[in-house]
Amino acid sequence: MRLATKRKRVLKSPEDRRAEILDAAVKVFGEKGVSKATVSDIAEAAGVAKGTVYLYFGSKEQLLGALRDRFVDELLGYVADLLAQAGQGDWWELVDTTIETMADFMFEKEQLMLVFVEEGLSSDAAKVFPDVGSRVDSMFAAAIQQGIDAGVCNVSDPELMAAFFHHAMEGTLVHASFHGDQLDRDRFVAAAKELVHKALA
Amino acid sequence: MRLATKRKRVLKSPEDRRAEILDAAVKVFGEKGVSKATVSDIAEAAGVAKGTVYLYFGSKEQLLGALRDRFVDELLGYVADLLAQAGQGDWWELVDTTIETMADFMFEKEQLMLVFVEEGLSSDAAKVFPDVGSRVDSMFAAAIQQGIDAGVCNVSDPELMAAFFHHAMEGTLVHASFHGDQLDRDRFVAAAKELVHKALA
Amino acid sequence: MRLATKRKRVLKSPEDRRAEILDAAVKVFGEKGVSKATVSDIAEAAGVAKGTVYLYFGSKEQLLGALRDRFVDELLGYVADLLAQAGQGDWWELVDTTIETMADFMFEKEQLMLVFVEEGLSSDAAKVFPDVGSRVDSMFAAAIQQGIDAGVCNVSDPELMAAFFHHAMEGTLVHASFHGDQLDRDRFVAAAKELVHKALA
Amino acid sequence: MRLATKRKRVLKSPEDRRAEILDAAVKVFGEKGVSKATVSDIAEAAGVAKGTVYLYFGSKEQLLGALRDRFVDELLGYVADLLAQAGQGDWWELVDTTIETMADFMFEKEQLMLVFVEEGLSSDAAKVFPDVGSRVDSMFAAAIQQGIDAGVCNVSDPELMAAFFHHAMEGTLVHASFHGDQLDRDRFVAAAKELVHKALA
DNA sequence: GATGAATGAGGCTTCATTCAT
DNA sequence: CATGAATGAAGCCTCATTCAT
Repeated sequence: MRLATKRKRVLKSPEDRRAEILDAAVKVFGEKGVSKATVSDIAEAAGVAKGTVYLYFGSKEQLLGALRDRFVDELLGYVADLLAQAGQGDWWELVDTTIETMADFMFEKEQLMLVFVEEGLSSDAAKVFPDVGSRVDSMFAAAIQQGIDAGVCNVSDPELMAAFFHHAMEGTLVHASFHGDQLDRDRFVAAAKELVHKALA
Repeated sequence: MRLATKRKRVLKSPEDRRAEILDAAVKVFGEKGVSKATVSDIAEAAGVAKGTVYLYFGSKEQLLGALRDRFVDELLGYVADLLAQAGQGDWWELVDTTIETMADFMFEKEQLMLVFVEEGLSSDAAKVFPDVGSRVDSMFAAAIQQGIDAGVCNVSDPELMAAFFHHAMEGTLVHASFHGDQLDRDRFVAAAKELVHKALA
Repeated sequence: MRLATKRKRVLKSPEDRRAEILDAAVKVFGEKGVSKATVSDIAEAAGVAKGTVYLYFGSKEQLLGALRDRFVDELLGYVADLLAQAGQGDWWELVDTTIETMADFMFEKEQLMLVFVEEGLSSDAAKVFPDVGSRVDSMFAAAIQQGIDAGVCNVSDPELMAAFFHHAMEGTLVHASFHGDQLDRDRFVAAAKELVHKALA
Repeated sequence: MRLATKRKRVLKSPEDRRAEILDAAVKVFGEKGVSKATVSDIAEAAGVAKGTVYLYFGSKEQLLGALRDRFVDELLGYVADLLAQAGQGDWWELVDTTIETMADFMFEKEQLMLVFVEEGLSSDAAKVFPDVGSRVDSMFAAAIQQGIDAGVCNVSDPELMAAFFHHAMEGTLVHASFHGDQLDRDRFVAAAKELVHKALA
C-alpha cells in the first residue's frame, strides 16, 4: 500500500500548463539557483508530476531556454512600447521614460533576472541564445549618440556609459533583490534619473 | 606493480599546496562554473590527487569559502592601501585614486569575480560569509557622505549612488569578461571617472 | 478548440482492431526489439491512440502473450494440415512435406519468430505459456521414431536429432533474417531435405 | 541512521575487478535478460557498488560490448587450438575434433551464449561489432569445401550446411540451457557427430 | 468506445566524499 | 602525507499505465 497521496489528475489547456510550469521554474530557479534546483522541485511547485514537465519541455536545459525566450519576448514588448513614444517628446523626456520603463520592467521581472544573472555565466545556452544584455547596451548607446548628435547632451564614451547605466541599475536591483532588501521604486527611479542626467549633461 | 604512471610526488609546503589548489579552483570555477566544475577537475588542474584536495579543504563548499576569504583579504589589502593615501590629497583626488584602485583590483581579479557573481546568488555560503559587495557599497557611500559634509560634492541619495557606481563598474567588467571582450583599462578608468565626477558634481 | 489535428476516427470491428494492433506489434517488436519498443510505437504503427491498446490488451506483457497465442494457433493450423496429409503417402514423402511446410511457415512468420527468439529467453511469459519449440521437437522426434519403428529410417538419438533439425532450420533462417540477408526458399528447402534425408538414412 | 550495512571497502587489482564485474554481468544477463537486468543487479552480483561498475565500464552498453569482446577472444583461443591440430590428422578426424571443441566451448560458455542470443537480435551493438556467428559459419563452410575438394566428402550446399550444423548445435544447447534441462555432453557430441558424418557422407 | 495528457515508479548515470594502501 | 579506487546518495529522464474528456 502506498502512502503517497495521489495527485488529482487535472487536465488543462497546454498553454496554461506550460505557463504554470514556467512560472514555477522562475520561482524555484530564483530561490535555489539553477543548478541546485531539481526538476522535482519545479514539478512540485507547479503542482504537476515530474513526467509532466518532460511532456512540455524536453529537458531541464530546454526549460531554461524556454524561460529565456519568454523573457526576451517580454523585454521586446517593453521596448516596442518605448519606441512608440520616442517621437512624441524631446530627447530628455525620452531618457526619463526609458529609465522609468526599464525600472518598471526590472522590478516586475526581478526574480527572472536573478535566474539569468546566475545562469548566464557559465551556461552553454548563453552562447547559443542572443545576449539580451548586450542588446540593451547597444540600444542605450545608440540613444546617447543621438543625443550627442542633436547637441542636447555630451559624453566622451557613449558605449561604456550605456553599459554603466545598464549595470548600475540591474546590478543594484538584483543585489538588493537577492539580499531580500525591498527597494522603493520611486526612490530608485529618482536616483537613476539623477545619475543619468548629470552624467550626460 | 601497476602500469599506471604515477604522478611525480613533489613535496611542497602546505601553504603553497593550499595556494595552488585555490588557484586551480579559481581557474576551473571560472571556466566551467561552480556547479559544473568537479573536484576532480580542480585536483587535476592543481596537479594533485582528488584526495589531496580534501586534505586541505573539508569539502567543495569549504573550498569555495576559502576562495572567498582569500578574495576578501586581498580586497582589504587594496583598501588599506587606499586609506593610507586618504590623508595625502584632497577629496577629489581620493575619488580618482579609489576608482583607479578598484579598477585595477577588478581587472586583476576578473576571473575570481566571475566565480562569485555566479555562485554568490543562491548559495548558502553567501549567507554565512560577509557580503563583500555590501561592504564596498557602504564604504563608497560613507566616502560620498564625507564629500557632501565637506561641501565639495552634491548628490541626493549617497547610498544608491554608491551602489550604482559599484555595479556599473563591476557589472560592465564582468559582462565583458564573460563574453570574452577585452576591455582597455585606461579607457575603462577614464569613463568611470567621468561618470563619477559628473554624477557627484 | 484545440489546434492539434485529430485522428480520423475509424470505427472497426473489435476483431479487426485487435488484429491490427497485433500486426503492428509484430512489426515494431521485430524492428526495435521487445524491450526497446514502446507502447506508443505500437499504437502509432497501428494508427490508434495509446489508450486504445490498453482497451484491447491489459498490458504490454499481455499483448506479447496474445501474440504468442496467435502464433501458436497459426502453427497448429499448419500442423493440422500436415497431419491431414500424413496418411496419404509414404513416410519419406511425409518428411519432405513436413520440411516444406515448416519452411513455408518460417518464411511467412519470419519477423514473428525474431520477436520470440529475442523475447522467449528470460521472459516470464516463456514460463507461463507453453513452449512451442519443445512441442515441435517432440512432434519431430515422434515422427522419426515412427520411421524407425517402420524400419524405413535409422538414427541413434531421435530426440536430439529432432532438436537438431528444428534449430538448424530455425536458427539459420532467423540469423539470416536478422542480418538482412534474403534466403532463397527453394535453396533452403533443398538443403534441408538433403540434411534430413542423409541424417536419417 | 541508515539501515543499510556499509559494504566493506576492498581494493583489488583492476584486472580482477573488471573480471568480477564481467562474470557477474554474464550471470545476471543470463538470468534476467539484458534489458531486464539493471546495473544495480550486476553491481550487487559482483559485490561492488553501482558506481564501481561505471568506474570500469562507461555504460551498460559498453559493459555488454566488453562482454562480447571477451567472448570473441575466448572463441578465437579455441579456434587457434583447433587450427594447431588441423595438419596433424586426416579430414574426418579434424571434423570430429571440431565438433568436440565446439561442443566443449558451448557447454563452457553456455550462459554467455544465452546472453548474446537474446541481445544480438535488435541491439545496435550487433551492427558495430563483428558477427561472431557468421564467422563461425564461414569457417565451417570453408572446412567443408576443403573436404569436397579433397574428395573425402560430398554435399550440395556447403554454406547452408555449415549454417545448419552451427545452429543445430547452438540452438539445441541454448534451448536446453534456457529450459534448465541438463544435456549430457557425450550424448550431445555423439549425436552431433552422427548428424555431421551422415550429412557430409 | 477512443483519446492522449498526466502520472510516478524505476532505470541510468554523475560525482562529492571516504579510506585502504 | 598523498593517492585514487570505491562508494552510494541523488539527479535526470523514460515509459507503462491510468483516467478525465
